Amino acid sequence: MDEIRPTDIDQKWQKKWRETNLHNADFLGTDKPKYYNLVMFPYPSAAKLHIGHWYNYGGSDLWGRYMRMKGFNVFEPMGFDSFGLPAENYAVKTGVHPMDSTYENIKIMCEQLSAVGTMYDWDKKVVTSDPEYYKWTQWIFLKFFEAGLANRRMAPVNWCPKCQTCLANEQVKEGKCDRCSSEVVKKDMEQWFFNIKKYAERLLNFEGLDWPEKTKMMQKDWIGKSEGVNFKHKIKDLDIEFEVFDSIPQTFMAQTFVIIAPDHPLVKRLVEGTEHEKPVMDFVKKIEKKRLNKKFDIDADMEGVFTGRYSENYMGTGKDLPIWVASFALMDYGTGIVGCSAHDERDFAFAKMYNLPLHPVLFPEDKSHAEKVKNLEVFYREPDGILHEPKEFEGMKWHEARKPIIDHIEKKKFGTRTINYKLHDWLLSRQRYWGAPIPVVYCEKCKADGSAPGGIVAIPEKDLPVLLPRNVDFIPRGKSPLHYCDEFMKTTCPKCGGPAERESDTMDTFVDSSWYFLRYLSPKNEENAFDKKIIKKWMPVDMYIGGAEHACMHLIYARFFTMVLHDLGYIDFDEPFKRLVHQGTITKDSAKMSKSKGNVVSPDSFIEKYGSDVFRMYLMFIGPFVAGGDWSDKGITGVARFERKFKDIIFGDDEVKNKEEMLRVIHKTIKRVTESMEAFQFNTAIAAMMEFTNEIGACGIDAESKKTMVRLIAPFAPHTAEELWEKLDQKYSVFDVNVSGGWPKFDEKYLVTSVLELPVQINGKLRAVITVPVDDAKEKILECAKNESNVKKYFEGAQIVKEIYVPGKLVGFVVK
RNA sequence: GCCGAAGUGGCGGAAUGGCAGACGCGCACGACUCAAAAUCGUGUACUCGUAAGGGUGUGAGGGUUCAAGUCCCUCCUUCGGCACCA
Repeated sequence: MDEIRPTDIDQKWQKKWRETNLHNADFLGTDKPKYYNLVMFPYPSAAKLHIGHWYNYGGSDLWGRYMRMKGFNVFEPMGFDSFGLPAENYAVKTGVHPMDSTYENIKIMCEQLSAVGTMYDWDKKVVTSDPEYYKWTQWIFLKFFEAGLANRRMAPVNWCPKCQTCLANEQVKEGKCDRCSSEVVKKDMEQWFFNIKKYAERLLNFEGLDWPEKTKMMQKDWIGKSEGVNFKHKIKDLDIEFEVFDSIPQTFMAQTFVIIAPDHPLVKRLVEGTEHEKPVMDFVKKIEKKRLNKKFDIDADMEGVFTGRYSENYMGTGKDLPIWVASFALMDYGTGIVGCSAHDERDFAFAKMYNLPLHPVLFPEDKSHAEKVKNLEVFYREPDGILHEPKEFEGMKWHEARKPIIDHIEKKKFGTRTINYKLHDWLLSRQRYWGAPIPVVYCEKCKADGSAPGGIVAIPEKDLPVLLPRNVDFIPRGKSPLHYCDEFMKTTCPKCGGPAERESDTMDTFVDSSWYFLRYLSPKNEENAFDKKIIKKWMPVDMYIGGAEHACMHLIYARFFTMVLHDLGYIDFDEPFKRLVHQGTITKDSAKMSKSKGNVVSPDSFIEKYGSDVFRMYLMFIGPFVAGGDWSDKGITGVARFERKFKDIIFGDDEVKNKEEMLRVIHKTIKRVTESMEAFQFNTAIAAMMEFTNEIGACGIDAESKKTMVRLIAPFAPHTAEELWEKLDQKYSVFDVNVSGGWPKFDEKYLVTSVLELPVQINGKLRAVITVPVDDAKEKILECAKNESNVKKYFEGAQIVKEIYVPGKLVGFVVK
């Protein structure tokens, strides 16, 4: 007999699905409720799909198929996040143009993806590097620009002086250039930002989102909201005022010195022309270099230098506070200047280090402990500490004093209530070729006559897209390849018609991926970025599956874009992803798979041997989808056996030996699989079907139940299910709910048995199991339990204190 | 350092406060076979016992409860995130 290869079955059905357009979503023409089942799209790599891809896409597809079987109109798209640095690096190395390598990779990847057997609607594919796509990325940029949410300002970049080029953070290795190993420096350049900080508060609201708590927590931490006070200071002998942020303003009277970030623009003005200029500016340079190394150790790297300046008459106390430059002060948090006190651990350590004054105002109740705090022997800050200053709040506890003290500070006009966020504005400029060009030009004439601030003139919508030129040189010779491409750079100003120069920066690829879920819904629309009518019906995304590594960047940016598009009136919802699930990781021998470790498991041989279904199912069986699990070459045989047994049952005779028992097994299985699915526990759903194969032999199965079981296994093993469905002489397709009836329903009435097995516990310990008729009364059951010989003996010489009966669950006695 | 999650057989893992170890791998024995593989059957936490039955057991230690893997407190370990955020 000729062996039928599993991959033949896979291909047969993949082909049929494609030919019959089974998975093409009908956006507007059906009454079925919609379900937008989204999985994070990949970067098109030349490498083969690995186990992680199969796990991610297989799990997402399993869910989509389940929802489809439940009667939803499921839309499951796939596309490519195809701009990015790797293709450009590859071009530098090999000379192969990103436009060629990227699309070649996409082609290969599409073929591989179809082997997974997912129900992607390939008609709706989006590729972010297609001009038809990035035209609208540019359009969105313009809308942000018009709304004042995109602007240009100076910001430091990593600069390699030898290569004369900007480096991405990943290209800086321990402060050195990845390519030539020369020291990287920070250099200020004009760059584009999205003002995401304006949305910080809204991004903290997760109301109505079914997201993992952990992800929400991570986003909260990332946004880093902190409430406090901005205190006013004035520099002695200079006509300069500044503010310092303090999130614990209760102890403001303890402030004895001020530190300023090395990269703060004020530093230079403080020391200009004084004896401190040289030591301070040398220090600033030293810290800048150190920070490039990124590994800042608070203990090892805490240092500072005195500026020679003072903050005058602090809060009217008559005291002047010395101003220092300190390595640990950050320019991009708060005001970049800090008021330091004895009640901040780092300030305390810094003061000790440089013998700066400290003045504690918060003390513990314990006398001897308080004495130590007073003598500066120990650092102290506890919520129940007692304040000694200011005198209006003497004796109050630290945590109780917060609000009244802030009121006091505002009344006295010492400072104002302020909120700070760790979240930075989104720097979207990339000095790179392989990205969407930022659609603006710089016009000297418009700058000079004041008609365009900064000379920035936006490209009109009708002239989009600003096409990425093909004819560029990838040999590194300084700036990004676009700089040297005259046909791109030299243009005319859309405003005045005079000569203008294009922006040569491209956009961060996170911009591309911040709205792709909208484009999937009308990928070929030439008039608009998205079709309002379809968007209204289909958004938000019902289920979004993807890696936890995107918890902060991508998932915050996509929410931000959605909020802005909502505020600009383009869409009527402001959260893109209603439900979010992160898949776990598949490990090998409990270690992450990586090329360097050499422990990568290649799917190929397993798919060849067992087919897509068994491979997919085994991955889902390893553990809960959100947890991942450990791959075992042998473990897959268990699922292969199950698949074979399942097929044998369906191919076998329709012979029922015990109908009641058969119905009980079938309905129990439907119930358990359904409940597992609803709990997103694919592993236990498969286990329930395995139990079915173990149990059904004893009672036999009829034709109707076979159909039920094929529908049940369909989301897990789609090719096998189609094959079996056909073998049962059913019409194509098992996934067409109108044909197959969709997801089976269970009926509790078949689950009821006539007798019940009840455990009997004495003092919480299991002593016997009794079998009783299911509708027996409590008294009768307790009586029956008491008469059990192994129970009886525990009553001898003892007294029954309590009798417990949990209906249907257990009988218990407490004896003394 | 801070925040979060998780610790269950030889292994992956199951268990709305109610029979711990479902399901699978592996292993042992048996059937089939000249033999092996495949397949099928039986068993499989540790421990005492021929057995019936008993004792111990979900990272460690306490607690709540008739009953705790599950709830509460302390600690340990592992993993993930943030890491000078004033």
